[in-house]
Amino acid sequence: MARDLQERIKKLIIDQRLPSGSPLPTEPELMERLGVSRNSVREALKALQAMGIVEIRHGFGTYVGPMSMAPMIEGLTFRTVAGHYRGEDSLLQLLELREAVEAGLIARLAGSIPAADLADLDALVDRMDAEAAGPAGAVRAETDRAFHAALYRCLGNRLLSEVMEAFWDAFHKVRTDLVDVPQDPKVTCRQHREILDAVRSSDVLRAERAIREHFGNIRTRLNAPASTALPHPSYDR
Amino acid sequence: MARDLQERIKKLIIDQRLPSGSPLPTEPELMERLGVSRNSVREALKALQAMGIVEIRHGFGTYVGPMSMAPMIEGLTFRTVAGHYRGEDSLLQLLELREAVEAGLIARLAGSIPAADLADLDALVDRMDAEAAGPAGAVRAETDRAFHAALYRCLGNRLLSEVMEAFWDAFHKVRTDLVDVPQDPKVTCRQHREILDAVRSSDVLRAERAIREHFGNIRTRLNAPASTALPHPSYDR
DNA sequence: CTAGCTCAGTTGGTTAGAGCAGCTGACTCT
DNA sequence: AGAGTCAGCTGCTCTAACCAACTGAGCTAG
Repeated sequence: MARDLQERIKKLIIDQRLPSGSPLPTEPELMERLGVSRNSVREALKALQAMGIVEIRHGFGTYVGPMSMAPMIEGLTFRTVAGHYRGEDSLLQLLELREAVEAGLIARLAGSIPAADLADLDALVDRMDAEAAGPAGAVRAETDRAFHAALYRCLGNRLLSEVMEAFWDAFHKVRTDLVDVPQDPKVTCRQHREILDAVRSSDVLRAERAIREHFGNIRTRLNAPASTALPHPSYDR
Repeated sequence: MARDLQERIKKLIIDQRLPSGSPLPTEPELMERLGVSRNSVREALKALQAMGIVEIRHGFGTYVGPMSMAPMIEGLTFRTVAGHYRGEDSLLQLLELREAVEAGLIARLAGSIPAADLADLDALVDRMDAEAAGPAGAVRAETDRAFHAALYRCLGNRLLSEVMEAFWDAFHKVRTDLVDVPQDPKVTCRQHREILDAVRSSDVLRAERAIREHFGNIRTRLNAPASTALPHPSYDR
C-alpha cells in the first residue's frame, strides 16, 4: 500500500504535467485526497524525496523535485564504499563505467564542438597548469570536474551531462575518502591537453585513444597503493 | 535531523561491514540505539529503501539491500516520462546515453570475448530470427535485453552490467508506454547479428560501427511517429 | 513615510500510544 | 510422524498532540 501511495503521488505529478518547482498539495490535503493518514503520506513523500522526485522544504511546502541525478550519486557512493570495504574492486568498476561513457561520447564530439567551448576548455587546461605549478602542486578536483563537464556540454543532452557528473562525483568522493591516490600533476595536465587537442583537430581515433590513456592512467594510480584498507576508517558521508 | 538519521544507519552498515542480506536491528531496537521515535526511524528506513540500501520485509525484518540499480531505473523512468510529457526529448537523451555506454564498451570486447558467451549470443540471435518469423512477427523485448546483457557479461563488471540493464529497462518502459514504435524485425535481427559477427572477428572498428548503426536505427524509428503525445494517457507505473 | 520588528498562521518535523497484518516456529492434536 | 493451530515476533497504519521553520501582515520606531 505504501508502494501504491508513491505511485499515486507520481501519477498526480505526471497527469497534471507539473514542472520542476511546482508546489504540491500540503500534507493535510494529500491526506484527504488520498484517504490515508498523515504518517503514510509522509513516508511516501520521504521515499519520493530520496529518489529526487519531490523536494520538501520545512515550513514552506512540498514541491516537484529538480529531477537531478543527485540521489543516484548518493546511492552509487554508498554502494561503492560498501563494496570497497568488503574487498570488491567497486571503485575500479566505477572508473570503467566512466571510461565507457566518455569513450563512447568523444567520437561524436570531435569536429563538432563549438569554438566557444574549445576556448573554455583551453582556459581550464591553463588553470590546471597553474595549479600544478602552484603551491598545492596538484590539480584541483573541481578543475578536473569542470573540464569533463565542459567537454560534453555541446551535445545538448542534459541527462548525459548529469549522469556523467554523478559518476564523477561518486568516484571522487570514494577516492578521496578511501584511498590515497598519488598524483602526477604534470601527467594530468598533459593528458587533458592531449584530449583537447585531439578533439580540436577532429581526429576521432586520436581523441578516443587520449581518453582511454587518461583513464588508464587513473586506473594505474588506483592500483598502485594497494587500496589502503584501513581497519575502521569511520565512514562519515 | 531525518537526514542525519539516514547517515547514521548507513554508517552502521558500513562500519560493521554488513553484506547484502544481513539482518538489521528491528525498529524498536533502532529507536533505542538512535534515540528517536519509531516514526522517524521508519521514515529514514523508507528513504533508504527507496535508494535500495535496505530491504524491508513485512512481518520478517529489515535487511541490508541488494545494492542493485533498481531504484535508479524507477527514478530514471519517472524523469524520462515527466520530461516527455513536458515536450522534452528525454527519451532520445536516454537512448544517446545507452549508445554512449555500449559504444564505449564494445572496443574492449572485440577479441576478448569467451567462446561460451559467443555461443550464447548466437543462440539469442537465432531466437530473434525465430520470433521475427513467428506469429508475433516481432522480436520479443526480453530477447533483445538478454542479448545486450550477455554481450558485456564477460567484462566481469557487475556495476556496468546493472547500469546498462537499468538504462535498458527505463528506456523500454517509457517507449512501450508512451510511443508506438514501428518495428522491422528483419532489420533488428540483421543488426544484432552484425554486432555479434564483428565482435567475433575481433574487428574493433566494425563492432563500434555496428553498435552505432543499431542505435541509429532505433533513433530513426523513435522520431518517425512524431512522438505520439496523447492528451491524457493515464500514467500507471 | 519607510525600515525594521513582531507576531499570528501555515507548513513540515517529531513524538507517543494503540491496534492491525504478515510471517515464523513451537506446540498440539490427529 | 505429520498437519493444523496459536503465540510471539516483525513491520504497517492510524490518531492526536506538540515542536520548529518559514511567510506575510501589521505594528512600531526612526
